[in-house]
Amino acid sequence: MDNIQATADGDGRQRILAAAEKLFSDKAFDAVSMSAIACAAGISKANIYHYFPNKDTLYLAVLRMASHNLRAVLNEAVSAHGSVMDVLRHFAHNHLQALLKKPELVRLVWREILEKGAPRAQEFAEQGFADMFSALVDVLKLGQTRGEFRQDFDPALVATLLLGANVFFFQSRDIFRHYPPITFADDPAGYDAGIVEILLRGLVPATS
Amino acid sequence: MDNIQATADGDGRQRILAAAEKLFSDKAFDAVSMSAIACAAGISKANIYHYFPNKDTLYLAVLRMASHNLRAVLNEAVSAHGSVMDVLRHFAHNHLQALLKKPELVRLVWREILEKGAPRAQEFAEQGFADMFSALVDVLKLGQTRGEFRQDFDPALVATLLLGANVFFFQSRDIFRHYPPITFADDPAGYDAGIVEILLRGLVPATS
DNA sequence: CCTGATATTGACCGATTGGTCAGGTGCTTA
DNA sequence: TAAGCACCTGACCAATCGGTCAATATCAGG
Repeated sequence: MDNIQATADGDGRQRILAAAEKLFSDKAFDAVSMSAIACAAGISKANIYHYFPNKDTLYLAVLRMASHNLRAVLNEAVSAHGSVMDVLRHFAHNHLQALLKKPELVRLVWREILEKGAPRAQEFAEQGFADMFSALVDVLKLGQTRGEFRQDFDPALVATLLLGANVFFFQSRDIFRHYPPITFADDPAGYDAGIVEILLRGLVPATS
Repeated sequence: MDNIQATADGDGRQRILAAAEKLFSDKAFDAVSMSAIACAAGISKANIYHYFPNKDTLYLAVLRMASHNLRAVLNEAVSAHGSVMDVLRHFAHNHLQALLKKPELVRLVWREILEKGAPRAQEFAEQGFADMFSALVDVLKLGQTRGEFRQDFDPALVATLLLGANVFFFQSRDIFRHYPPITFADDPAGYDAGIVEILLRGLVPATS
């Protein structure tokens, strides 16, 4: 049963998917050739077509897998214990860590979201969104019913703010890095600690 | 001097740039062919090479122009009058409106920012960032020195939060639109009105 | 040992890619 | 009128693209 070569069932397919994922996360669809994928996977180009009927299908499979894995990683970020404020802090931290942990997956899925006109598989990309969102909104609603938060804000809006802050950080941290006034480019933990604190307390001193 | 045909100086060049901008904002670099650009511009492919030595140079010119125009549009968003809080509200609103007004430019420049490995012209893309950022940070600092804002937060962090919220909204509003809990997908004004209010007041009731 | 199915390959296909080139406009200046 | 020049073109090029195909390895079960 054990082969000397690690040729577990579906090994070829997996090799192709892994190579394609790497390449597609670095460059756009048209910038990645089947030859390049084959080369990266260490097989012949023709062999790819034994597993996938065409390039689009392969890309879709990669996107599907990436989306699934990303969801799994991100969903770990949502876990509740302690006060709602603590849950929020915890979430902000873990969510950003999850993004930074699998940057290829994030770039891959996000590029698909941004693509206009050709919605190759937005369904997959959008799923992660819905998960994150509903989980986060639930937390915020809980904070409101418990009286820890004010009642007069839209939970979905705050969720957008938090998610957006992390995604924006992820996308822009290379720019942040050579922009002097920003000190938190390489300190994601400090970044969303600050973010959450501002969200909780607000900018205006409590002198009402 | 006047020709019947509107052949003002640089007309051909401008036609090419316009067509290329449109195409490059819809699809990635490799997905746009020189033939397509020529066709869209209503000229022959060979003629493009009379104005631009190669595809990369053309793309760079497009990016340069787009970045410049985008900066111009965005900089209009920064104008100060009234209280610092009002300036902040004004900025959030106008910044998002500017993004939505020229979506092709934003997509073009932002795609370049996200591109890994091949930083074709991040310099241009990053310029807009620096402008926005310093202007916004200055406003926030003013709020702090005037005592309208608390002293214990990092202005750059709040600027990131605000900019990020708008960019995130811009990028994700197609997804928002078919996600029920979100009601502000088609109401950008309401969106950043809410955003700013949360930033100012915070989530936690002032009961200290 | 044979057989059939799964993997895998190099050679090949038509189409398209970015880019070149020789030549043809039409206007300006001498 | 002739020369010069910016503009513009169709035809062409080698290279690469996604994809096909016939010919092989490889290996399990009979």
